[in-house]
Amino acid sequence: MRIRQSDIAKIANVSQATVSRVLSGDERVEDDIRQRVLVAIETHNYKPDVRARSLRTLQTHLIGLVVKRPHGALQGDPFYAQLISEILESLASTPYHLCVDMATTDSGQVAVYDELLRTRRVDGVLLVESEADDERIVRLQHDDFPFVVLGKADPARFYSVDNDNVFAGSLAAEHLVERGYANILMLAGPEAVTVSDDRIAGYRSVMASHGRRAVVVHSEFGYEAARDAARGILAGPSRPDALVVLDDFMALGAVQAVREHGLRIGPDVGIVAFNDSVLCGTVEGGLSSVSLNIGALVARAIKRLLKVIEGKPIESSRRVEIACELVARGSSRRAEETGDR
Amino acid sequence: MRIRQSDIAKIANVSQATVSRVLSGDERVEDDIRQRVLVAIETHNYKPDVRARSLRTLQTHLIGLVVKRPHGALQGDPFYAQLISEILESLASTPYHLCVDMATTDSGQVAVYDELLRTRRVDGVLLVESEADDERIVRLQHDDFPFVVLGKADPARFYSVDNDNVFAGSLAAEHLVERGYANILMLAGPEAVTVSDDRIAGYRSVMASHGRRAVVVHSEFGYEAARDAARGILAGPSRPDALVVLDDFMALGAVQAVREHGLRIGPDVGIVAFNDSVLCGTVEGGLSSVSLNIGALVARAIKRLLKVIEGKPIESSRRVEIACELVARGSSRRAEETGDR
DNA sequence: CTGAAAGCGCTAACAC
DNA sequence: GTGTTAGCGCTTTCAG
Repeated sequence: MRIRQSDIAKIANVSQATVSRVLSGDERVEDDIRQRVLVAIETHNYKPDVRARSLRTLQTHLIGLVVKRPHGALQGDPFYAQLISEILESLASTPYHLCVDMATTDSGQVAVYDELLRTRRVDGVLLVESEADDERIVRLQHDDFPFVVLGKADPARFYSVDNDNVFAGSLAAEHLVERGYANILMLAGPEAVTVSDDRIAGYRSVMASHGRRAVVVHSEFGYEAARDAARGILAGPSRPDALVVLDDFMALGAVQAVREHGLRIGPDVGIVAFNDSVLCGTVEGGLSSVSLNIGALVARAIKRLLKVIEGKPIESSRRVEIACELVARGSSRRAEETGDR
Repeated sequence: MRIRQSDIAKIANVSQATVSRVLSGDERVEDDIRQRVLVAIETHNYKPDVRARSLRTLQTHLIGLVVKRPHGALQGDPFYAQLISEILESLASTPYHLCVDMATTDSGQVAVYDELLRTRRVDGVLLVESEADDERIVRLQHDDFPFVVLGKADPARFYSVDNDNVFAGSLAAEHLVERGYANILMLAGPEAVTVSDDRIAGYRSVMASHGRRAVVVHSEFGYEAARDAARGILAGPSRPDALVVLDDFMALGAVQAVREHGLRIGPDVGIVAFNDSVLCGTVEGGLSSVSLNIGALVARAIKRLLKVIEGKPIESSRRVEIACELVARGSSRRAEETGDR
């Protein structure tokens, strides 16, 4: 379009091939010629056309991320913002760029994948929130397209980076038990969502090991749904004195409901959530949360994906687990004393 | 790579050109031949290679967004999440995709633009938070690359979509005056940030017209910086009874500081912020906020950008203004009565 | 060490 | 209407 490699070649009085060699850092180019070419490139601010290049090299240096949430749900949930932020950060030191697409429906999602992958628009994709039997995975696998799952996936067949969410759930529950809460309820996500189910399992096992009764309430994702669910829980007959909430954003809803009931967060109702996002700091006294180390998670996933794309050997097993840890704040403090901050 | 147009042509027993015609919806192809081709495409799940296509058509169907914020600042700020979400939504009905890149430094940003544009990776870009003398604009202008500014820009020279932030500032201030607050302070962003300065101007003009004293405190962006600044303000000699805060996220910090001082949001200290993000619902009683109609803003900007890219004529003037409106909630209610919710 | 030439997969101008 | 052909701008053999 603008200035091409052949123009540079003409200017530097060399062949186009030589310009290409200089660009690719080929050793066997005489120094003075290299200099001539470099100068021409510099003065004309020439950059190779990635389209033409990728047609040859079969690489677009673009990786895809498809956001599933329906219609605008990306907005409030800090998870995706953090995810994208971390991906960009990981990608910054590489020649890769991020292509984000949204699919509101399940079928739309498959369509987006087709458009993204079969058209060779991207070199690989990062799958998020994938369910085990996900149709997308079948497709990707069938085309043997490079992908890495961020979340749970068959450890024998797919590359994935994940947390141990059962353990995460148990961390949260155990913490509340230790802090002396007696009646611990779990406010979970919709049924049959893997992350939610795993954390429920962790919660249940802790309850069982302490001879406590486990109570799980399901709610849709999001602030308002969680707030409404929490209202119902607090208005119910056997009001719990502590909640394990599926994520920080939902926990804000629970916090709101607790306050509406004239109860104090911490002393009256303990709360532990997950993700350890910036929202945790916005709750008075702080919201205790299980950190999933999303930064490390994403960094690892990107690293793997690039390896898969570039056909490099992958060390270790297909599934990689990132450790999670509890970050205790005021929301799980029963005593009135001012604590650490 | 996988299956090509020529393969389909062979299978359907036609020339490659015919396949291309069918794909592009060319009318003058016999129905039976079209059917044969369509079947072949369908059964082999053929999709044209966008790289080769874009090499010919000079279109990548990719639009770029470069996020400026330094290192991980994307995370907590709902603005970018909302922005990206809205962009994806606007793009969903078009053949365009979004390519997001991050630049932590100013020089890095220019480099990212070079990589994005001169390499023809994207068809156009959306500029956010641009300062008037931005080096990026000069570059883009010089290469006459398609771009639309989301924010303030020289209305005579560049396409832009913006709010009237002076007006937005005055809306917030006027509202607090009407609600009966006496001592209204503005907690603004860093100095020399256009959005902040404009809102300050609006605030000042309202204060002046009511014969009030205007007091502006600058703070860095983000929850914690705002909280700390608010702490200082509240601990100071002449404690204000109302705050205009630059954005919702910063307002959360102010809310926290107010509560730490044992004061009530609304009755004791009124707060109005900007953006009307989901965070507003997470404050007890609700956070009053000036909505910038980011959805409309982005939709309009994308529409323009696509027009510029496709060389279509732009109706109206280069600068388009999106109306903003105040959304009143509990944080600016002095009376104790339960209000609308 | 450098140049000439082939071709990545597609579109579009030009023939028939 | 359909086929043939010439590139889009680049990388990469293959000669020399």
